[in-house]
This record gives sequence, C-alpha cells and structure tokens, in this order.
Amino acid sequence: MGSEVSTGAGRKARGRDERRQAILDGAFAVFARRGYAQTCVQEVAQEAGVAKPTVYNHLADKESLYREAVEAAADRVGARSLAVVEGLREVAPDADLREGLRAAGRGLLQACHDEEARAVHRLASAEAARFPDLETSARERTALRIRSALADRLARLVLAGRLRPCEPELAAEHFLALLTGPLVYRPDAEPDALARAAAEVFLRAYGPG
Amino acid sequence: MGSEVSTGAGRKARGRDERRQAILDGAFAVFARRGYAQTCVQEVAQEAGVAKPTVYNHLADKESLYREAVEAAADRVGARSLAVVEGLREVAPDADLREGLRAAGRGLLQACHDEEARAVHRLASAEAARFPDLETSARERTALRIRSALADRLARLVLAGRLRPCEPELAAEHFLALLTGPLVYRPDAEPDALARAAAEVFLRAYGPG
Amino acid sequence: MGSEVSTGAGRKARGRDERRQAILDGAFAVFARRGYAQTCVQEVAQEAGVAKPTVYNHLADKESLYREAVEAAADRVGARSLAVVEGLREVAPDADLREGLRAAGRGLLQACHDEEARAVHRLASAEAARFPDLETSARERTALRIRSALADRLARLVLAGRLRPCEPELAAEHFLALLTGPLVYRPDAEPDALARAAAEVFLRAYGPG
Amino acid sequence: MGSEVSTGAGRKARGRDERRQAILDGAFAVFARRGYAQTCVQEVAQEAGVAKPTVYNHLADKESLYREAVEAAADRVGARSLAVVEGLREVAPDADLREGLRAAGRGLLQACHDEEARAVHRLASAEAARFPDLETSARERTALRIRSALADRLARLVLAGRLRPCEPELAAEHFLALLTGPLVYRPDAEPDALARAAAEVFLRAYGPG
DNA sequence: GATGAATGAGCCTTCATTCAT
DNA sequence: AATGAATGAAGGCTCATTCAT
Repeated sequence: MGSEVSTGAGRKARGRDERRQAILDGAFAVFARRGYAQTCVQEVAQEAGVAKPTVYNHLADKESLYREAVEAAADRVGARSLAVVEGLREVAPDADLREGLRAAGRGLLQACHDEEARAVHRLASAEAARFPDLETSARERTALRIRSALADRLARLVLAGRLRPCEPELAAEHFLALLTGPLVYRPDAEPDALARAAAEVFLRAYGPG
Repeated sequence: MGSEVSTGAGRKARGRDERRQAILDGAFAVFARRGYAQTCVQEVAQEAGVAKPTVYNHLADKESLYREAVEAAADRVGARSLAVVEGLREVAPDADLREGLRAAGRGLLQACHDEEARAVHRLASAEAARFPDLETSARERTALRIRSALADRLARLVLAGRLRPCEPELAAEHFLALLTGPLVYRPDAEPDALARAAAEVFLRAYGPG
Repeated sequence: MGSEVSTGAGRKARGRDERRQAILDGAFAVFARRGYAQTCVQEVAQEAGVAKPTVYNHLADKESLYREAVEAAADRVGARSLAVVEGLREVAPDADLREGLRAAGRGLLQACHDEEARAVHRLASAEAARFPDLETSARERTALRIRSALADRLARLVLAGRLRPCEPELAAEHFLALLTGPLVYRPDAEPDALARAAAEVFLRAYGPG
Repeated sequence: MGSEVSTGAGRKARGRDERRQAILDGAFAVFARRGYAQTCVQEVAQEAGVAKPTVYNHLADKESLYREAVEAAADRVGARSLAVVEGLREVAPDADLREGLRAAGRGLLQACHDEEARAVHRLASAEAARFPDLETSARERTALRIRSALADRLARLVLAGRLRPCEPELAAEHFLALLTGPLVYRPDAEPDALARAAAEVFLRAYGPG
C-alpha cells in the first residue's frame, strides 16, 4: 500500500489528464480532416487510441468534444503567436525597424497561419450555426490576443519616435491585414515576400513623418 | 403528353428554370442557416415550396445542390462587387482620390461583406473536406475577380500620376486587406470608418511620392 | 389517370391505415412478448413486415408506438367485454338469473382475461414510470367501461325486482371481483367454475331478500 | 490480512450483510421508481451509498439484483400481511364478527396494498418476460400465504358456527377479492369504506344460513 | 474488500435516395 | 413532371460488466 502512495496518486492524476489531452488532440486532428458532421466519435476514439465510451467518459458529448478541442487548439495558436510578437520587444533603439517588422511578420505567418491555425478558424466558423459563440471564443483566444500584444509593441515604438503617432490597435490591425490579407488571393505566397511587403507598406504609412 | 408540346414545352422550360432557381435559392438560404450536414433535403424542398423528389429531379444529389447553390451565390456576390469597383472609373482626373477610394471602400463593404457574401465564404470553406475545390471556385468568382478589376483601376491611377508606381495586383490586395482586415477584430465596425481609414492609410503608402 | 381515381385514392388511404394497423399490431405482439425495453424497433418492423424507418414514418418514436399499441389493444378488449355485458340484456324476466350471470361471467373471463387483456394490463402498469397516465388510460378503456355497462344491467335487474336494492356500481365491482379475484391465486382455474362460484356468491349477497 | 481474522471476520461479516441489505433496499427503491430497464446499476450504487463495483461484489449481476430485491420485499409484505390475518384469532366467540372482518380488511389494505406491496406486484409482473418465475415466486410469498392464513381463520369460524359451511380457500379468495377488487376502479377509495362493504357482502354470502 | 476508469455491445433515430402513382 | 411512401445505411449515446489500484 504505502509504496504506491506517492507515485500512484501522481500517476493516476497524470494519466487521466494525459488521456484527456490525447482525446482532445485526436479530436482536433479528425475534425480538421473531416469536419464536424463527417467525423464520427468512433474515429476520434481510434485516433486517440481509446475505446469509444472512454471518449464519453471524458467529454460529455460530440459537441463538447468539438468545442473543447477547437478552444484548446486556439489557445495553442494564440500562445505561439504571442511569443512571436513578444520578440518585437528586443528591437534595439537603433536597430533596423523594417527588419524587425519583417521578422515578426514571418514569425506570425508561421504561428497564426500554419495548418493548425487555419483549421481553428475554419472549424470555428464552419459550425457557427451549431456553436453560436465558438467563433467569438476562438477569435478572443487568437486574433484579439495577438492584436492586443502587437498594439502594445507599436505603442512603445510610437513613444520611441520610431512610428508616427497613431491608434495602436488600428495600426496593429492594419499591419496584420497587410501581412495576411494577400493570402486570400495567393494562398501559397512566400511568407518572406509577404512579410517584406507588409513591413514596407506599413512603414510608408506609419513610419515617422 | 404530345398535346402540350407547343405551348407546354415553352411553359415547361420556363417553369422548369424558374423552379430550379427557386430550389437553388432555397437551398442557399437553408444551407446558410444550418450548414451542410444540419440541412436536410426535406427542408430545402419546403423552403422552395416543392416536394422532396422534385429537388432530385433538378439536382442530382445533395452535394450538387450545395455546390451549385454556393457557386450561384458567389457569382451574385462577384457581380455586385465588380459593379462597385467599376465606379472608380468615374473618378475625374482632378477629383479627390481619397474620397473616391473611400466611396469604393464603402460600396465594397456592402457588396462583399454583406450577409450573403459572408455566407458564401463560410459555406465554401466549411466543407473544404467534402468539396476540395469549392473554396477555390468561390474565391475565383469573388475575391480574384474583385482584385483583378481593382488592380485595373489602380494601374490607371498610377499612369495618371495619382499613385506612385507599384504592382497593381499587390496594391489591390493591400487596399482590400486594409479595408476588410479590421473586421476580423471588430465585426461590427462602421463601414464608413473602415473605408476612411483604409483610404487614408492606403494613400499614405501608395500615394504619389 | 382517370382509371385510378376511384380505387387509387381508396387504395392509398386504405393502404396507409392498414399499414399503420399492421405496425401497431406487430408492436403490441412484440411488446407483449418482450416488454418495452427488451423490444427493439427493428423487431417490431420485422413483425409488421416493413422496414424500420417505415415504423417511424407512422409513429413518432418508440414511446408513441408503445402507447398507441397498448391503447388500441385496450380498446379492443373493452369492446369485446362490452359486447358480453350487453348479452345480459337478453335475460328474460322469468329466465334463470343465476344462469345468466354465470354465462356473462364465462364470457367476461374470455373477453377480459384472455392473453391480450392480461398483456394490456401488464404493459400498462409495467411502464407506469415512463408513461404516468397509461395505466389510467387503459383502465378507462377497459375496466371502467365494463363496470359501467354491467352496473346498467344490474340496475335494471334491481328495478325488475330480481336483485335487492343496492348501489349498482359497487355491485358491479363486487361481481367482477368475485369473478376474477380468484385468478390471482389460481391463474389456471376453470372459467366455468369461477363463473359459477361468482354467480352463486353474488346472488347470495345481492339476490332479492 | 491475517491480523484482522479474529475481530475483522466478525466485523466484516456483519458489515457485509448490512451492506448487502443496504444494496438490496436501495435497489428495490430505485427499481420501484424507474422500472428494470430505466434503472442503471450506477443509480442503485448511489442510493446505497457505495461504488458500482461494490454492488457486483455482493450480487452477481443486475438480474440477481432485481430478483433478490423483489423477493426480499415480497417477504416483507407477506410477513406484514400475515400478522394482520393472525389478528382474527382474537375474535372472541361472542364478538361482533362483522367488526372483526372489517378490522382485518382495513389492516390487510394497509399491509398488502401499500406502496411497497403494489411495487412488488408491479415489478414482478412487469418483467415476466425476463424472469418467468418471478411472478409466481412473489405470489407465493404474498398472496398465497395470505390466503392460506385467512382460510385457516375462516375454517375455524365455520367450525364455530359463525360462517356457513364452505370451502375455506375459496371463501378467503372471495373475501380478499371483495376487499381489494374495487381498487381497480377506484384506486383512491377509502380503506374503511372498502373494508366495511367487503365485510358486509361477505357476511351476506357466507354468514350462517 | 472497495473504487475509478475502460470497454464491448446494442439500440434509437435520422436522412439521402428511390419507387410507384 | 410531381408527389407520398418506403428503405438502406450510418452514427450518437448508454450501460452492464471487468481490470488495475
């Protein structure tokens, strides 16, 4: 008895959470592949390596499964993207701002336009009829967090005299729009070219007078 | 049968196309409300005021129904948007360009971000798994046509010396991105404010040196 | 076209009702054999010779199926029993009343304690948790109708001086209780013996002074 | 393990039986509320305050649980009813027989038509398909024991000249039928009124010539 | 002995699609 | 051409039961 107390409890708790994670990860993968309705819980269970009822042991029903899987993925995307934006802190006072924005742009394209990020947005908006608030929830976990963090960085750059005075939130929206907007027309555009063009145009519009 | 050929054929043909239209319109409405899987053919039939097998008389199956309904709607959206862009032709050589861009922006927001347009994009991307080419098809009928027409206008403005030399396609993408990008963060933003900001920033970046 | 109008419409209507009847009959048979939960709709469909969805085309769900099947059977039992009680009308003023009651008793045992009747009561009370009012509904269609009709007959016999003055409803309950009560202890008792004993005892208690 | 043998065995045995009782009582309560199929073992476990596998440690499976719970309750009902019938022993040779029967009738209605007793009969007959002998088993533990005991009392009353010669078993059946039969038609009838009417009619039929 | 977690099996229900009229 | 009715196929969910602790 005593020999299992310390690790036993730990293993149990850890095991349960790990299994839940595995189920959510499997669910996101299958939902991304097939969409909500095409996905059957059976397939999610297979992907997670558990039996079907085990899925229901952790998530109440297929809808919860979807919602939680999408939100968890949205959190991952948001976290990745935030880390990239934080990189802008390190732009030295005399460093090349254009280069810093371009690097941030490249990073953001990787972080918030990779396969997972696009799946998050697609899954969130696709089932807006069934989950009226999922789109908003996903947006808060990704786009809004990113804009907010980026606006913080831009505000500092304004104070440092490296950008002209402006509304930081709007400027952030514009930078992100310039960066990702073209993907609508050219989904396979080179990230580096996109980042360069976005930085260039952004600085012409928002650079110091 | 034979007795109806002369008038009957005419009536039938016209009635047939009208009925087909009614079915496609009903289908788009229901698909937009419920999504692909939630929609049952029965409901489409009701919305169109016909019986279920009649739907199958006009469209082979549910998938055709979806595809054709979405593509027809995409064509409508594209046509509306093109008309707006064509309005830029009328910007007189000495007129206020900023105001012209702003007006075009307002019109585009109405034309390509109204309920129907957003439904088209949502429906096209939501079922990417089932219709791998529908997203591309819808994009061609809407976004690409718009960009192309807008690029034409911008090229003329460059030639007229009212914009700095640039790649017209990229500039068009940037204008559209500046215009609609903020909607990701503020879905209920005022169209006029969006158009003004987009025109302003676009001209700072692309206006004559 | 014209040649099918008269029979076609009839056939359609008749066909639909007949099919519904077949489904309800099949359902009652299977429910009586297996009980509510053991019965799967598939088996009901087989018994009725239709496909499973056809069952759902006629009855909304398994619960409706149960309720309607039980109530239809209750109506049949009630109708059969009423016919037997009506037979008491024909007891001539100078005929042997004991013999008339005995014959009615035999008939009632056949009509309201045959396989079907017992199944009705069992099915109605077994699922009282799921169908809180089914037991009452079945009782109204069977027992209460029978008591009422029998009370009518007994009242006439009182007026004719062949029974002592009494409350006809209570007397009817007592006759029916004497008739069927012993079945609780001897489910296989001879109907004729039961009827004779019930008539005998009833007349000792309710016969003219 | 070894260290608990002396006291542990005693405690365990007592605790074990008590726990078994708690489980059977909980099972009966839940089965009576929900019926066999609606009841899940989980709910029985909750009602008994134990975990689900503990139920399986005491009873082999859900069917045993049902059978044993119903039979235990039937034994309780039978015991209560017998005690009431035994009360008839005390009718003094010169006491009011009508009053004695009426008192016994009231007592029997309490003992064998209370909530528990009706649940026993309902549960036993409801699952006749699954437990072909449970109905008989329950009847033996309740109705047949009661009839037998009552027949004993009636036989003595015949010998004492207070009832006319008759078959005691049949007379007992008739008394019980007169007593409880009307409940079929009036489930909420006053027990006292029922008992009075039953005693009255019974004595008219079975009282001394 | 008691429990948390996992599973195998089964059933209700829905719906796209096809016949017969 | 249009419809009422029927069906084949598929999937979500529940639950009795069993391991591992």
